[in-house]
Amino acid sequence: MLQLFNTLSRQIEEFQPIEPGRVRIYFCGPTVWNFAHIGNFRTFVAADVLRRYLKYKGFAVTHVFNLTDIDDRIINEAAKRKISIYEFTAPYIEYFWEDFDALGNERPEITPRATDHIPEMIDLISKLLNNGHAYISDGTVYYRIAAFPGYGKLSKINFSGNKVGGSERVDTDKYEKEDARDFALWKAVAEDEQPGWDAPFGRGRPGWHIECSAMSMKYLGETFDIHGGGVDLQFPHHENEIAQSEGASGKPFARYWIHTEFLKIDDETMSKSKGNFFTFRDLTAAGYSPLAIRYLLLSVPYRKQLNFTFEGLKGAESTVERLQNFRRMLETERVPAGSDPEISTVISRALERFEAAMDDDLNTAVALASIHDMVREVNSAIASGKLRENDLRSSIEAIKRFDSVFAIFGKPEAEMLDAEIEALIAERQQARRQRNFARSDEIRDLLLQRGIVLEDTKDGVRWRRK
RNA sequence: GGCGGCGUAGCCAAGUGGUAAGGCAGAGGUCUGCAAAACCUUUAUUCAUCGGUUCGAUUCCGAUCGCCGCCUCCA
Repeated sequence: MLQLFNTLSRQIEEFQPIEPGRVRIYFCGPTVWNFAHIGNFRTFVAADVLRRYLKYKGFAVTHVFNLTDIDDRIINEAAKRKISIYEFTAPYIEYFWEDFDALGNERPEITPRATDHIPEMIDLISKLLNNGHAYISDGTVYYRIAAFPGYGKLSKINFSGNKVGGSERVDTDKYEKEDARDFALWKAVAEDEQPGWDAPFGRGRPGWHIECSAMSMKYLGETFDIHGGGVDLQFPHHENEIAQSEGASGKPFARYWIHTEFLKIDDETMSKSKGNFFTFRDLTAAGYSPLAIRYLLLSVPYRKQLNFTFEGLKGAESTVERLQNFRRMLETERVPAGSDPEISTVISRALERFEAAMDDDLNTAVALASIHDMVREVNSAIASGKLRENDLRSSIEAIKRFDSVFAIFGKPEAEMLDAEIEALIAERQQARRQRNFARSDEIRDLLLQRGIVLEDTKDGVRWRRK
């Protein structure tokens, strides 16, 4: 049984979707203005593993992943260039999806953009105005936190008494808010300013939080199963989403919250000023493989901070290579018919441990350990000649199951060797038979330069792309 | 100042009131013409420090030190 940490009750609970057989998920996606840093991708990869594991468990999944394309910087940049928000953000969205795909993530079912949901946001704000959860001040619509007693239940932030903020709070008077905690649902925009949308309560543009409430409600209903994002979104964004959605519907919003911790780099905060700020593309440009990056991001459970080091990334590179070697070896190895009872046990135990770990609030670290244990034991069985055909087949099956969740074993080598490479390998075999090792090593080096790694085995030559 | 999280071998880390998973790196070995891949052996008497509770603590409690996040705008 899948158990998830319930942020609201602060305990691990058995997970059951509202609608039997289907899980409805909402994850906050990126602001499509600049390249997301590698810490953000940890959240997206964690979301991917969650949805994959739910499918592994037999659930259907409806996963909404929004693209935020309304913020001050985007609006200002687009206006400066005299182009629409759509035009301005299009290339960033394209780059984002390239990275998203390269990391082995499945595309979520629904990937809405804020700019396509202005009417839904206006409806929601109207509802909040009508039922007293919002008010208009100087053309701007604010959420009335005083009318929502549950405010703070997610982040456990206690506003009573304490002065909010480490430094002096910005001049709250100028906003003419009833309460310093109140936040904007709709920001007034003057006629001559760009861009704005007309609404019954005046021309303006939406505040940040309202898009997620409107879009989740549209696609997933007033109450849905799991809502996620980076921890940095817990307050105020997710807290405000709850206030907006529950204020409007009177029903519980999301039942489970998944907040992924971010990365530390060499035990430090990732920041541009420290020079340790990395995007996915920074890492691939430095030669690291997307698969290794994915592995590294998954190697620590989502609720723990992950200390990112280049030594760790290199280690992930080796690990992923080992897993790929294993899968390729299973596909090419020839073993006698039959099965070995010990190996059958090893495989079924690995699958059990894998599921038990994932069921425990998605403990990916332990789940990976179960895979490593199986890989080692099966390798060992091959080395000692104990592996049989049925074991081989069930090993491949097990790997498929693991990889349907993790996607770290890589894609099978689809391409065939071209004739020239075939000829070189044949020539090398000939040279080896004649004990002309100078020539055979020469050919091996030549192929290595072309990205082909040769491995001599007792059954002949095995090759792989580097 | 308030709230929350963390501190386990060279690195990334899991974990539990009963004596330390897994991966990477290192060392030695097997196999190989040599490699590669793989396998075997080995690498923390110890889990930041100091106290306390307990028959027993890395695991619970307290204190101390260190690190990270949120508490303001924007998203």
